[in-house]
Amino acid sequence: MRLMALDGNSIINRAYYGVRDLTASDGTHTNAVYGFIHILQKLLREDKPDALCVAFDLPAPTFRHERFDEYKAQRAGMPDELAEQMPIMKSVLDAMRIPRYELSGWEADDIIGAIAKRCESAGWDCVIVTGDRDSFQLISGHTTVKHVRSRMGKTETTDYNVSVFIDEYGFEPVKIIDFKALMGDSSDNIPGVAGIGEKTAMELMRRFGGLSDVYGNLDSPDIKEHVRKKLDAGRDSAFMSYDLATIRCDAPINFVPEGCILREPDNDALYGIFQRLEFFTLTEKLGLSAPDDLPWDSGKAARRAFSAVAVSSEADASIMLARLRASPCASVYVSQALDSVAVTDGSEDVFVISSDTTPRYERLLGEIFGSGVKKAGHNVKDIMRRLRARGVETDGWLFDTALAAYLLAPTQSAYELGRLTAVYCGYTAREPDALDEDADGGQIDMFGGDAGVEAEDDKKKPGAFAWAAAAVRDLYAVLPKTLADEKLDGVHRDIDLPLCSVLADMELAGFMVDRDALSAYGESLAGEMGRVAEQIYSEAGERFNLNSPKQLGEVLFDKLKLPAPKKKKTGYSTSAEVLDALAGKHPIVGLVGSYRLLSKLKATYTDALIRDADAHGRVHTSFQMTVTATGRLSSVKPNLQNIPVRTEQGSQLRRMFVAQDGSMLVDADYSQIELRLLAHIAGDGRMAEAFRRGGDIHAETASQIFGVPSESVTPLQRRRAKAVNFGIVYGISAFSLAGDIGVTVQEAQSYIDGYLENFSGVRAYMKDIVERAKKDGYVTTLFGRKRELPELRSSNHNIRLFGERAALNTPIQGTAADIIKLAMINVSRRMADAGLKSRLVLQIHDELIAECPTGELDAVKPLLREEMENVTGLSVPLVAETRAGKSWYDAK
DNA sequence: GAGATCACG
DNA sequence: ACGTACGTGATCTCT
Repeated sequence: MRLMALDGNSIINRAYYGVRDLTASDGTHTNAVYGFIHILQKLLREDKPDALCVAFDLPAPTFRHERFDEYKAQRAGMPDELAEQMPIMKSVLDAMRIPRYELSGWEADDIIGAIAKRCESAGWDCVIVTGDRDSFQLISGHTTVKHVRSRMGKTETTDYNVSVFIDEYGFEPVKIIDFKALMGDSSDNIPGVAGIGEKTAMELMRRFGGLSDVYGNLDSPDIKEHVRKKLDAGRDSAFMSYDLATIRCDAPINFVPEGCILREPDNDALYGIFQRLEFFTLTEKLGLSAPDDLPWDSGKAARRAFSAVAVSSEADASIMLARLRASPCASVYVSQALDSVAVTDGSEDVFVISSDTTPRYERLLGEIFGSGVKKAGHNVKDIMRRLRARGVETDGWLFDTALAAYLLAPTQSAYELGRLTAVYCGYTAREPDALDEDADGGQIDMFGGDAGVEAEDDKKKPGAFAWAAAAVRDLYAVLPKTLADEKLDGVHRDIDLPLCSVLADMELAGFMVDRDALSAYGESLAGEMGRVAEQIYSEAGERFNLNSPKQLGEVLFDKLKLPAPKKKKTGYSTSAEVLDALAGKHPIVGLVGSYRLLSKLKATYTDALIRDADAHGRVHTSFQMTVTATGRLSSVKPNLQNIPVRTEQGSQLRRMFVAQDGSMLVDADYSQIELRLLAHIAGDGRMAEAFRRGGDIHAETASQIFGVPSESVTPLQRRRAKAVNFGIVYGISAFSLAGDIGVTVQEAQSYIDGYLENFSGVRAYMKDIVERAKKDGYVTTLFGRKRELPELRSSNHNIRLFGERAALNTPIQGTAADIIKLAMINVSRRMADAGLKSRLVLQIHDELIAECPTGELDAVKPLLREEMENVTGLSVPLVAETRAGKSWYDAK
């Protein structure tokens, strides 16, 4: 039998520093708790212990002000954001029915020492899990240590038993006490011997074996004079350190290993805590369900009741329509398969119409959605796409609860109805995810895969969707005000909501591809891949899976003995960066690079696009409106925003994105929109002037940085200046810039300094925006879109720096996103007003592509350019360039 | 399901 | 001393 004993303080510390900042909507920090549970799950999954418990430090209370001192001592040196998570963590463990051990005046180490000893005498094995190295002294035949490190969300562990330990340290585990007595440990306040560090201590241990042996042989000629002096002076400190470093194993705990045998968690308690912490994914992963005695909510919720009313006659339908028309805002839910709609006028009645049981269902859809009924929905763009696909036009949309929730907190991972009611209305729907929309409005879990019987039941029950409409209704009662309070109502009303219709049209239109050309290209890629692979195998002298970085690494670095770059984690890195560095060392390197390029093109593009094209050869992407932190769109299934362009072989693909017969593609893209926005937002006169002159901005930048006239800027200087320009927008560091353009860090720093000296407005902006973000806790775009930046308050240096870069970049990237969204709305409206058949088919952040009947080209090209350039007035001109062609390649 | 890799702005 | 540019999505391998 095997028991796992966790050092709670150590693990939660690792979790806190290893997981990016997470907060629940009420501001409670949750990253440490999340990370701890993550580590715990990983341990249980991979190590499968029979029993588990956690030990925590608990300092001795003093006589007066007992509670206060205890609190203070517990969080000594602990950031507030971590301290506030300690009691939550403990309640989570209690709800998981995992025993906790803590004892006044004892450290977790000592408690674990006692646990390990008692396991040994009970004949159990004990695995100590900790992020510190103190516990190594407890390693024995029955006790091992699992050392945990957690970095940016991923957890790595190393197991130490006696032989692994001796391999690494060269002495017995228990001797680590002697080792620490010599070298000390600042994190544990063990002084050691002044002037003796790790190297010397290790040397002494290997030579003499232990602390008393060192001091018994101070005269030995093996000890150099200066070391002897330090040892002599530090004698008392050494022996005191020995005591400090020794883990006591006699803590009077009430422990038997059998008491820690794993049990099922307390579903109701854990569910409640996870809801409060907004750990929705974890709730699902652990299979937790809403408590039985609380059918719909936690009871204290501001939730309103609802009752499902089946619409099964013409009379029912008339009553419903009259009620909906009279309502200032109805709330709707449309099932994925479009065979059922739930709608409420805002009262407790939720009308449910179904293609099976409601007479004249099709016509009723038109009445509800296309006859001026004012309404709110969740993911309006998807609803529009579904309905339009069936010929039902919609109008009267006042509000999108998903978009609103996104605008309020754009870094959330999902905006499902069940989560939103939990966050904004304080109640939990029974099936938070059962009705969540897929990005493309495709099938959802309920109807596919493993949802099984329940899904079938729900599908039969007409009222099964009613709660979703009620959830939209309850959210609509709260979110508009919240949105207005945050001054986000304008972005919702003027940008994101009107964009829904434009995007729905674009998704439905799709982008035509030439399937025959794609197939032919795919085959030529396959042929070339085969030839390159054969050459690689012959160079390597063996056949292996070229797609496996692991196997490739072994061939390159073990077999062919190419110099392995220092990068090492789970093996060798074989990234393009590494291959570039090895170019010329062996013919295989270049071949591997080519193979990578070819296989990426084939797998990700040719094969996938052929698969995704519909019967007319059109590919329908889905634009996601609630994914990015900055307000950009994203494109999925397939992603049409990352079609290759940078390499010649890749850009061949763009020849296969075409216009249908009789039409042309018009590609319109903003020139340098982010740099122009930087000039405007930062109010940098010199940069704005450069843009007004209409010169080559990278060349002008180079001229400033390198102090040469702009006509004599070399191509290399221009390239470097361009990298600096990008870097500035991203929140530059000399290190990264150096890596990017291949110069020394010093050199890169001098470019940055030169840049900031010349563009002092930018320098001031970089400083101001970070200060303002720190004060306000958020940044905004010119149009009011907002991003909270809790990272700026992190006690972790790296997380804070990340927050600063995001503070700098988000207003720029986000404003650019706002601008092109507005342009899309205006373009679409003008095309419709002019009665044109032309239509937008794709957006790629700063680029729009329209498909135009040939006869409309002369109208559409200027239309696009004008609408894009005149979205808004700035201190610099916005410039868009258009070009027409039969294929995307020709139009760009 | 996570990690490595690589495609885009 | 430490880690290293902003924002995304798809495919493949391997656990």
